[in-house]
Amino acid sequence: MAAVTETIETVKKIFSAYLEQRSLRKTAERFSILEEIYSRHDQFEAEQLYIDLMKKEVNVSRATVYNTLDLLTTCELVRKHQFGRSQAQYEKSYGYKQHDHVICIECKKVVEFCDPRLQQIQNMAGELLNFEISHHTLQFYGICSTCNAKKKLNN
Amino acid sequence: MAAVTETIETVKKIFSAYLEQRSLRKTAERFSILEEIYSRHDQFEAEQLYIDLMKKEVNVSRATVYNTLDLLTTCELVRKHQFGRSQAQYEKSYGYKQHDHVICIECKKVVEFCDPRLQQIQNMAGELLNFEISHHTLQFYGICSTCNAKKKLNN
DNA sequence: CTAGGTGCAAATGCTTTGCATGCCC
DNA sequence: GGGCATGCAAAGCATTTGCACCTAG
Repeated sequence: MAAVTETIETVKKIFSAYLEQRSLRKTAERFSILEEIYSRHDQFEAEQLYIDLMKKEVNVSRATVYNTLDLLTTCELVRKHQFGRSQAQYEKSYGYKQHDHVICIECKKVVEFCDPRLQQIQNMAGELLNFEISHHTLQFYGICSTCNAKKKLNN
Repeated sequence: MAAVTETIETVKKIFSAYLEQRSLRKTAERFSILEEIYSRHDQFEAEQLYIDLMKKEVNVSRATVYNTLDLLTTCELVRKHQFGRSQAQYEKSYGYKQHDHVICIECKKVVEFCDPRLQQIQNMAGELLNFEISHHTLQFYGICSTCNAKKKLNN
């Protein structure tokens, strides 16, 4: 618990410094949203975040949620993913190691994994193509064991 | 030129077999769309495809374009990418080696590259997490040399 | 013949925007 | 106190859907 509180304090400071540096305002809304995100443990959608803030009687508008998510993405406290066609998925990123996703095309379940070799590929691609690469997203798509078992039953 | 014609004939056969197998109809519209896609050399958006078909006086509706793109994606003659937030990007995939993308976050330019090590990572992730992985998408984001040069000039 | 496909336009749903009000610096 | 931020509702925009008509099998 102490560790979580500590993390929240740290990210608030980071966000605060970022806002200052860009001469943006430190509004209560922005910090409420940041707090809500870092008290979560899952990936989430903008709309769900908005609903949960409403439930907690934190009054912010959808517009502010989207605006703040953008800011947080820019200062790398939040990562944004566009997996399927519909809503974007967000997740906190501070103190959370870089990882990638394996997604089940049947049940849409998302599992995280990590492979250090990707870093090498990233460095090489950057050098080769003369890009200053800052980040990547990698998704593997397939069928999870549960759905695979169900499929075999149906045949 | 002969090679291109040949490719078009081949993919038509593949699509035809796919439709047959799933008891779907072989309509003129579906083949017109397939033909247009394989006569292109670039990545494209659904809307652009629709506009270009209109220009060539191939009368199909947007609905049919989207429907057919879905079919072609399912039978793996087309790959669909969701890079940014907005429109999905499509590209033909037959006879076109698996590759990934490096995207400039400034000018949005997309460059292709390929690294065989990714296949190994894919295999490993699948084994580790008990997924039957069918495909992946990997994007690197960064700043291209052109934009980087511009940036330095402005400072 | 008939179920699936098409075209059209309207609907959907996520996200953004315009504008009046509020409040941080 | 000046201007950026917010809230609200309306607009945008890519994509999907409903429905009447059409056509491949």
